[in-house]
Amino acid sequence: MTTDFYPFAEVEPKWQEQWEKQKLFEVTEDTSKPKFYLLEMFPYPSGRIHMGHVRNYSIGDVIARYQTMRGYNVLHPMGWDAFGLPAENAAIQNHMHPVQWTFDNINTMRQQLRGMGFSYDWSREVTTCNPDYYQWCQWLFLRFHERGLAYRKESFANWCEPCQTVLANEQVEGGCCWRCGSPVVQKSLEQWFFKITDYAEELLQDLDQLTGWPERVVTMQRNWIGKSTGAEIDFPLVDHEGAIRVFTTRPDTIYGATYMVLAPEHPLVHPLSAGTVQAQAVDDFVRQVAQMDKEIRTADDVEKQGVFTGAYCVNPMTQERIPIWTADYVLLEYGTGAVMAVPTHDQRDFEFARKYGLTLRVVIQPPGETLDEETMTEAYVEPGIMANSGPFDGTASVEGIRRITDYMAEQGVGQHAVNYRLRDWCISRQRYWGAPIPMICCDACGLVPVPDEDLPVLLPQNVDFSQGSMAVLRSDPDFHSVRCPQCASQARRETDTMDTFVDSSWYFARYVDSRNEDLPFSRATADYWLPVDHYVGGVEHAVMHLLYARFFTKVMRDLGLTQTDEPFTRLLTQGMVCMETYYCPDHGYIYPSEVRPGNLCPKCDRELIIGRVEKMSKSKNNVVDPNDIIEKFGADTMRVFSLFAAPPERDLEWNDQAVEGAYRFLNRVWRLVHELLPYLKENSETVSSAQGPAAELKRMTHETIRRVTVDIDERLHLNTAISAIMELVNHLYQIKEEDRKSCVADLQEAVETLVLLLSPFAPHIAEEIWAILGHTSSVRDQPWPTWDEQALVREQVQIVVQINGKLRSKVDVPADATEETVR
RNA sequence: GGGCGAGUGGUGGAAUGGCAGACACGAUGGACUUAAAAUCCAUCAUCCAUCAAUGGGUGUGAGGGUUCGAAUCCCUCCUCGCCCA
Repeated sequence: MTTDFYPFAEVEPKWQEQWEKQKLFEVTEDTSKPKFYLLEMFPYPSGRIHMGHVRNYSIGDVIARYQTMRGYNVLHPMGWDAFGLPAENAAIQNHMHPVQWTFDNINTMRQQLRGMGFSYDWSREVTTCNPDYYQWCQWLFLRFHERGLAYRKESFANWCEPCQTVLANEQVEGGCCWRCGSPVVQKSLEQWFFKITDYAEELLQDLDQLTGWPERVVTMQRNWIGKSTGAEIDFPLVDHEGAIRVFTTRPDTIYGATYMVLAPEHPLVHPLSAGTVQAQAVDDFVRQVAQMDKEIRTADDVEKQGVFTGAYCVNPMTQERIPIWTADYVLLEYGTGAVMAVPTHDQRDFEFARKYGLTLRVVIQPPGETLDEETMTEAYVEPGIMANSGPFDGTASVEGIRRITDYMAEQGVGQHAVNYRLRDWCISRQRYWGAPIPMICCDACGLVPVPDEDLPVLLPQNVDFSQGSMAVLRSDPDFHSVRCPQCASQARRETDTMDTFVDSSWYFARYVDSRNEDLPFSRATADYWLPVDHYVGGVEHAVMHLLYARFFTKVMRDLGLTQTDEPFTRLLTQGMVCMETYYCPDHGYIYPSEVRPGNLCPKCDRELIIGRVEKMSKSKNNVVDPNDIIEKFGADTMRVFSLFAAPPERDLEWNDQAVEGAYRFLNRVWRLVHELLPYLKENSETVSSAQGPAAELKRMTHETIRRVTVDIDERLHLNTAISAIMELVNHLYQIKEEDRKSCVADLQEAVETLVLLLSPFAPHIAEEIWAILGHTSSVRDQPWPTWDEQALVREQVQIVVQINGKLRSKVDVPADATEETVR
């Protein structure tokens, strides 16, 4: 075997086979050891592993291997988020069954992950499209249904036309589909929902427990849940039965509520306008708004539009008759879908009122100022003193919120209320490749749950995609035609499938007992392993997956399945893998390595537009396939580069040359060990020397242990952990050949420490060197080295003396000198 | 519009109140080689002085403040990114 280059092509597969043969990464509940559950977000089997996966899983593997060496019983599983649209689209395009497409991809990607040397317990592998997994999604659905947490209702839903399905609110980004980017429209449909709003308060409160989460993710969830306190107030209708209920955070401004606005989707819009001269105008307006993007409708800088419905209601405090309008800037999802408009103290109401000539009345005066409806140019939204408000005149508006609500409660027209922005989670998908919702619709009995003993409701395998995938389940009589479980009459099976985010909301719990055939998982295994101690994944899941998983955890706790309140104790959100982009107006995005000198297009010689450094993506043509790197430099190089180039939370900029640098570093380690081997082999009873190069080496070794340990354990700065190891290697190279003999004991310690510290980052080369050093057990079974504080102490410490910001002198003092002596 | 984060050499980044630029990439020069690759050595923030060793000034987006001392803490502003409206 060559000693010049690390022969990764032989070494890496050899150790991967060894580890697998010894079942090194398989774990069981072992109460003699503290447990550590490390999890990375499982991948969607899209075809091949990409750089984002490599980075995500390299970070996780360092932590898993480190914690193992620290003596923890580490659970580190892997699986597949295998239901989803791309499988169906591939099926339609390539006439390939989604099952085959998905499992082909899983097999490819599993091989790729093995080739990276990740320490997964594959015996616990979870594949969400397997009936042995999705039957438990169905089982959980039934438990949700029993508790009233799963219900069906007709409502306006976010509809994505290209994807031919509805989307949950969390899955709409900037008015567009999170997956395909097309604009989302509103469509009224019968849908299944999970009642996540029942847990809104707890989901909000428990954010305070998540001290191991990045602050910004917590903030995003807090914003998403969007709690606001205020009042619910009823405005009685004129010439109609009933009242319009509004939610407002500013009941103190109610005397200024001069008109009412309903969302165009509000159920009262049509009944109120019917028969009035406004009926036609309202119909046209509602139809027009249905095509509009919600983001645009509510944006600050867009002119608001609306029409009068022709109806009136009564302001319960002023007893005034006020007109009811419908306008695009009010959304059905927020509050009650109706707004009491106070144009003087709400900017959007102000603009709307000015545009349509509606009444304004100032009811809050700023301290020391008097506003006039005629001359004011914008709404006054700050607190102030109440005016034109009957008995409340002169009250501070902040105080008025409470007093006026108390008063309305006495009068029975309003009450204190809390509103959440969070809406119930729409989980129906009109697609084939997902877990069927286990419900049956019977004309006699209504909606009937599938009995537990009939689970799983299997997805039919022999299906025809020629009509597109929408129709697959609905047009399959074998699937949808069933007997009612209650009355045995002919009934229809639900043909919607579940949102794939349902599958990923509890997979971390299935790993603890993934072969259980009687339950999703046993209570005992869950109590041992849960919660996940450290979760690693992309920040793009900050409100979708991470919120749903928290919700499921709380419901599973209430079902008695677990005892944990929160699923993930510590969360690391890693940055994206990015690369430069080049764009030619005629030929689109050009792959960076094809760009000709002078930034010219390889096809037409035009000068290219140099884009930003952006996330690797096929559409930007700036993707590097990890396999190419592994073939050329090996998995260890791939791992070290992806960890060294940037700290985990930050975006990583791809750089081919820096990859070679990582490869060079591993070869330097390899050569170093071979060069020092003769000295290490002759090591017998030499004792550590107290001075000179040996002492310096010992100090350096222990300093490195300290730095690497702190960097992994506390700061998660894996890049600086690697640079500390590099410094130790550089130091070892600098020890003169004639000094080596006198350092033998410390050399031995330094080299072995080096290998142990390197092993979580580059496990294959570490394992090989460990064997070369004469050890027979895996480097991963060694205890993580600990540092000796004594060894860190320098004999001399340099004190810098600064006077008036200038460096005046440097003094060397003994390290044990007291502060007094130094002075 | 609001909230959060970021801004440091040619590049990725380090330093979170104590000698700014660790570590790496890249570049330049040198050693080795018939040659190249690989490897090794040296130099590289910037300006000024010096034959030179070296010495001195400036420098962390801009401006101000706190401090013996600020990339780091505070205030104002600019740019970029993300989230929410």
